[in-house]
Amino acid sequence: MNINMKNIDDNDRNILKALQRDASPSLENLAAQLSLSTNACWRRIKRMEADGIIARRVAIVDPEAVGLRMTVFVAVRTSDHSDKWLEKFAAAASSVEEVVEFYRMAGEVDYLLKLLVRDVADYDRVYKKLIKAVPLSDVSASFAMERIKYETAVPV
Amino acid sequence: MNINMKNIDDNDRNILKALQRDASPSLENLAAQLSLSTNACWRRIKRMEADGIIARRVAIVDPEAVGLRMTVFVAVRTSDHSDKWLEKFAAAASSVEEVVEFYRMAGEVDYLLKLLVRDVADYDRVYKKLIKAVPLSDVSASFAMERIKYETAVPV
DNA sequence: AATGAAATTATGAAACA
DNA sequence: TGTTTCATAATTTCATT
Repeated sequence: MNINMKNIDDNDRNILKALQRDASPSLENLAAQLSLSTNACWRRIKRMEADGIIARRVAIVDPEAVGLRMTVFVAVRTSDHSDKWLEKFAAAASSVEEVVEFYRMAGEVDYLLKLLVRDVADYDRVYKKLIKAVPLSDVSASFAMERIKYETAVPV
Repeated sequence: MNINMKNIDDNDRNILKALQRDASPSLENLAAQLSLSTNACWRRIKRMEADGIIARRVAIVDPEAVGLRMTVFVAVRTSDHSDKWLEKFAAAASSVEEVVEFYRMAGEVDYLLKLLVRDVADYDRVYKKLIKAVPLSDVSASFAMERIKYETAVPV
């Protein structure tokens, strides 16, 4: 079992489900919905925040509404598997705000990046920014035509 | 230019940057930070909510903290490119809460799914649930070993 | 010790200048 | 557009079990 894993009960789970869907309703409303007292609910939320289960509260911006019409998945293969190289690559890629997700993978592909860009020209700009920071040889991009589902809620 | 795209100015952009990072501070705090009056700030936020730029406010749960240690990318190739098949597949995959993202792709792969699961056994369970709903022949899974960056904020 | 009711403080929403 | 007012919600305290 994961060292970071925290125990939560059904009430916690229900709170998380609700807050992951919509964090805007008042405590009173939320508590009433879940048949909890306002305070019980409040204390559970505070505990889960302290435990790092609830990492943060954010506003979700619709990418289309601000002209970000393209999601690109960039698969990177490298011959250099040293910690030093990864450190440099991780720092460079993470600092690029268009790189919204970044994973170290098992199997054929070594790293997978998810980019959010305006169009193909914008992708090219970000790509150049990336390879300028860290030389990359084996890079392949896959373009998403349509975002059918995007969910920040994790299954609890 | 995208039909859905809305015009925003620098103040809007600053508000979005801040709220995407952390939506918990009070209006007063946020406004002070950006050298705006509380009300100007409030009105801008309300407008952006009405325009669909700010889609919603949510709590972000740390997947590790609830035992979801594995991100899996599932690439699907299909021979059936009819609307009817896509409709069925989209409905089935979207209804699975472990499928957190789902894209229609250009190129070799037809669809890309991002799954959040506990472990390999859990992946197998979700995979079976998926192919039970819609028969899939050409499926390949890539496992993420480490999540280096995960950002809900889009570049504005 | 844990829980819920109630008082207090802070914040959001609206009217108005 | 900024200032003031009012309503609502978050937080703390306290009594009860």
